[in-house]
Amino acid sequence: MHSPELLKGSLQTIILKLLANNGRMYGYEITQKVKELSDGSLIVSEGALYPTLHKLESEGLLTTEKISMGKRVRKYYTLTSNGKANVVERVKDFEAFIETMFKVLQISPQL
Amino acid sequence: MHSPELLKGSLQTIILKLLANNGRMYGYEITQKVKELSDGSLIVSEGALYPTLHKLESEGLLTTEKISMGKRVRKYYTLTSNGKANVVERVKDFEAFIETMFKVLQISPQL
DNA sequence: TTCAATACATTGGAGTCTTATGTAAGACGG
DNA sequence: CCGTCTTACATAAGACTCCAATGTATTGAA
Repeated sequence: MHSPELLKGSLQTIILKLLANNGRMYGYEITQKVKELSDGSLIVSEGALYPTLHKLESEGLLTTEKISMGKRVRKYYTLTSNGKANVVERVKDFEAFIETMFKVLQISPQL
Repeated sequence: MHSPELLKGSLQTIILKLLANNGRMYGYEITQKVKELSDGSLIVSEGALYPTLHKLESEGLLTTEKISMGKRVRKYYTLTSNGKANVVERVKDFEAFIETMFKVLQISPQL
C-alpha cells in the first residue's frame, strides 16, 4: 500500500471513469472493482465513497435507481449526459497533471 | 490550469525532489522553479509552501541556514541524509501510484 | 515615488479523506 | 440454530492539506 495522500483528489475521477467503463454500478461494487483492478493496492473506504457519490449526484453528474434484490435494495449509479462529458475532462486533467508532475519532478515515465 | 485537487498530497514530493535535483534552495525560489518547470501550469501558493517546509524540517528531512543578502535574509533549505533517503521512496511511491491509477482508470500512458 | 517583484510568514476556512460507528440482510460452517 | 463473515447502505468526528487573504519588509525599475 503506497502513500495514501497521493490519492487525494483522484477519487471522483476514479468513480466517474469506472462508471463510464462499466455502465451502471452500485457502491459496494465500485469498492470491489477498484480493489480488483489495483491488485489490492488501492482501497476505497466507504466513508470516502458514499459522501462522494452523493456529492456527484447532487451536482447532476450521476443518477440513481434503487433495485430490489429480494429484501435488499441496491442503489445503482449511472452517468448522466453531463457526467459523460465530465469524465472526458477529468481524465484529460489527470493526464495533464501526470505530464506536469513528470516535468516538475524531472523524471521520465517508466513503461 | 487543470484541476488543483489532483495536486493534493503531491506537494511534499515536489519540494523534496526539487531539493534533491538542485541542492539548496529557498522558499521563493521553489515556487518560481515549479512555475518554470511546469510552464506556468502549476502554481505553488505561499500559504501551502511555508507550512509544508516547516513540517518537513520538523520531521528532520530538511535543515535550514539563513544567508544574509545585504539587509535581507534568505532561508535556504537542504535535504538531510534522512531527507535524501526519503525522496527516493517518495518518487517510487509516486510512480507506483501512477501505475495503479492507469490500471484502475483502464487507460494507457500517452507519451 | 510609486508600483512590481522579491522574500518571509500566519490565519481562517474549505474540501477531502480516515476511523469509527450504526443498521440490516444473506451465506456458510460447526 | 447460532455466530461470524460478507454484502450493502449510511453518517459523524476529526485530521490533514491546501487556498485565499493578509501582513511585514526590502529591492529595483518606471
